[in-house]
Amino acid sequence: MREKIVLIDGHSILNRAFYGVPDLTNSEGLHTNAIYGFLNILFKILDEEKPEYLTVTFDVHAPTFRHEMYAEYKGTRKPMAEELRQQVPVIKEVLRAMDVEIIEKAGLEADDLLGTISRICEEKGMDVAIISGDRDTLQLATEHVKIRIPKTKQGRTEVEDYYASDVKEKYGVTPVEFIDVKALMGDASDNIPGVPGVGEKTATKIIMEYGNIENAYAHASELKPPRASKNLQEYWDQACMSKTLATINTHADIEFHLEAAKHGDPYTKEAHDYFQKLQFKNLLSRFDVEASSNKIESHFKEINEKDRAEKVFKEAEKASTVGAALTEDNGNVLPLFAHASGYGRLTIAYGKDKIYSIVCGPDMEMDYLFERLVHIAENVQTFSMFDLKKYLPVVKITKQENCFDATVAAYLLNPLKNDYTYEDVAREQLNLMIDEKADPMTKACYEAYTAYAAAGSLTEKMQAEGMYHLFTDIEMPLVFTLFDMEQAGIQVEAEALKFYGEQLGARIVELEKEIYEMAGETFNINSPKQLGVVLFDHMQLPNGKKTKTGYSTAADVLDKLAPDYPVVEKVLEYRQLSKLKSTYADGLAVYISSDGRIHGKFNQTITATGRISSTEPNLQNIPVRMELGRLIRKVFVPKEGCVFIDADYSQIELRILAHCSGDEQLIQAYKEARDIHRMTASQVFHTPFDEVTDLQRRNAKAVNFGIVYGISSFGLSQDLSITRKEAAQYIENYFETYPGIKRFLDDTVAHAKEEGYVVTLFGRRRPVPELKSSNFMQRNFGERVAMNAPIQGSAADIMKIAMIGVNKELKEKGLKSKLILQVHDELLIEADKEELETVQEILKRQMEQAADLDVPLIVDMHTGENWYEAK
DNA sequence: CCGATCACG
DNA sequence: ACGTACGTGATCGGG
Repeated sequence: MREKIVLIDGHSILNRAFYGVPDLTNSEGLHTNAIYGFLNILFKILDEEKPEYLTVTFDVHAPTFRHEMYAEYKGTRKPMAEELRQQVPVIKEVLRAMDVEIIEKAGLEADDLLGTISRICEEKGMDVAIISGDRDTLQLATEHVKIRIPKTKQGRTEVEDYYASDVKEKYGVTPVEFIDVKALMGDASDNIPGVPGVGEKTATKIIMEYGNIENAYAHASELKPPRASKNLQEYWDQACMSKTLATINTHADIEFHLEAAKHGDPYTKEAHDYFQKLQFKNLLSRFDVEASSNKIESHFKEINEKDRAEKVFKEAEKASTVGAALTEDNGNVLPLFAHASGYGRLTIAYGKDKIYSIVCGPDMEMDYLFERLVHIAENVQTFSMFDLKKYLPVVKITKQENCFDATVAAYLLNPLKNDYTYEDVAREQLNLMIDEKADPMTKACYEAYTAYAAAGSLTEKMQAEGMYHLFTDIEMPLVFTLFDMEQAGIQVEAEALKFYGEQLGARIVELEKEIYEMAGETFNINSPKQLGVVLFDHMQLPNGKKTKTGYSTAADVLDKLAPDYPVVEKVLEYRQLSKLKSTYADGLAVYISSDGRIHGKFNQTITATGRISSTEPNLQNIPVRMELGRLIRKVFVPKEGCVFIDADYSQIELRILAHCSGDEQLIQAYKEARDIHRMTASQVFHTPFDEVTDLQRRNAKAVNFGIVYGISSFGLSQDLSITRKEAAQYIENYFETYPGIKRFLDDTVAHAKEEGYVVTLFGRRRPVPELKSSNFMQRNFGERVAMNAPIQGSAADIMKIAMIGVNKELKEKGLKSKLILQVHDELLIEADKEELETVQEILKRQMEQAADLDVPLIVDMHTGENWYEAK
């Protein structure tokens, strides 16, 4: 059997991966997409070829290199994108860690390295596979040298293979002739001029007939298109030079030692560490899982007998830290005695060799196991679980101080992730790989063990980053507050909701008819695509913006057309009504439980800024701005004997901005309870306070909002329908009025650029990796995020403190009233009528005293028989 | 499963 | 010249 070597064109593949794989960054903000794509291709090739030898070549004439596939320019070279450049040294380090030989030699093209090594190996009687994204390498194909060109097609990599015969088949010429074709046609991206007037078609035809340019030149007078004939003679020197440029040197002066390229086991400890750091979860699974985790797995024990379980419980109660996992048992063990909740197995860990998975059974029902778990939780120092709130309905812990939610901790350390699985935490904190295909018991043991073992390092990291108080004093108590709110739910009048939906439905049918009539055809009005075609093609309305997929039919576009085209007005009304019906009337109805209430979820680990999010259903976006939508709030009612109290912070974000920036003007204004928007208008538009018009005040309000969002003249101009220039002038005037704010925002961005993150008043961090981007737009986005996150995040912190305080005081005083909703700056309480005044006082005090700022925090409160009235 | 749209703060 | 406001979630249509 012939031995085989795989030769990889490093820069070419890295480049291809960079453009083929969507942008990825690890939590340190390092771009990793090219490295990831490169390694995927590498592993795919290794799996297929199983070669004895492997070498990766890099050419070293940074900052540019010759074969840049995606350079869409002529002559000049675009410098390598920063996001790609930073990945080059990393991939080299990763390859070295994998014991892969790298060959690079200053002044030599990667092609010349590949060509030379390929020739040497073929002469030794080996098979060669060259992996490159560059078709120039096709000239190297022979009977034993295969050129492999990876293509990314919809996320999947497919590889095109070329032996000499395949080149001939596809291009009509042999690999050697391929050089001459290129000499004639030229290549802009390689600075090969070629012969003017000769393109791919002509060049191929000439070479197919004459074999090379020399022979073609000898028969120049016979060449078919007269233009080619004339130009080949006229530009003969240029053709010869092109051929030299196009020819890969297979006798370059390099040292190549086959033994050094010997391909061994790439799954080294060092490589594992790199993959970990780069957060390549999928690729990590290629490493030998057994080796790293066998030790721990050997301590996993399943328990089915009550006396053994009892021993474990007794021992666990005395431990300082206990991790636990509650799981449904999807194995074939025994789901027979599973609880109504679905749980059938309790797994606890309190040491490296103390990991027990207890299965419920006839003499150990889940309810009993839950009780024992509560007892443990309340007797140890630290009781750790992932997503604790989820289990509180069955694990009825009252002593909150011991609890540690590892999901929440992981979220605080990096709030940008989509999820916080125990697998991720195990990998990041404990260097542990978990086999995806493991059985339910093994997984449960890992989950419990990770909860146990990661609590320490998560705590250390939170302390190191100044977030431990945020965790213990705000986030952990909040877990229980949110749980109480979910349990409480909110009562909804199903009948009224249904009626509301029917009213909407009737009007929608009418509108549908009218629109079809005006359009002269029927179509799906809910399809932006179809709507765009009908309005802008068939009806010839003047079209403005476009989206990637067609015409934009967004509300701001249609708004401009509505005055002139009645059909557009109908469409807008239709849109509004169908949104109300589908999302709110019909959408909410399915969430009403048998107790007549909706128990939505409040999520604590979703947002990048620290806000809470609401799902299933989203109760934080119930209509309020438009009257018709606002009416929905009438179906949200307090239970018998109760009223709603709705309390919202007045301009909390602007107040935080005043506090953080220390701007004297703004602070003074808030202390004197002035009308901030009016005052801003007066200053920005140079108008006496009492003469500010409504329009001026509205505009100033928009500027204030813009400041909080991380202002840009474009954004403001869009919002106010004014020119960018005018918007820029507003902003300039604003910053002149409030110099402290300008300074604060600049400092915040500078800090973010320096440190890579911004911080809220209570220590919450948000990383801003976009600031390192070479992309203008991304960087701008990063700057706005840096300005907004501390403000939005601090407001979230303060509201969380208030919620915990309100909930706690209501419970401690034995009141029946309950906190039931949070809408970012607003709390809704279902208050017992007897307790109304007490609760109002508690609510106002807890909210206004939640933080001690340089400006007062003011709360507006309303009561009502439903949410519509209370708001 | 993604993009467009639109509801909220 | 670039192409944008910050943060969410649900629904729909269309691949």
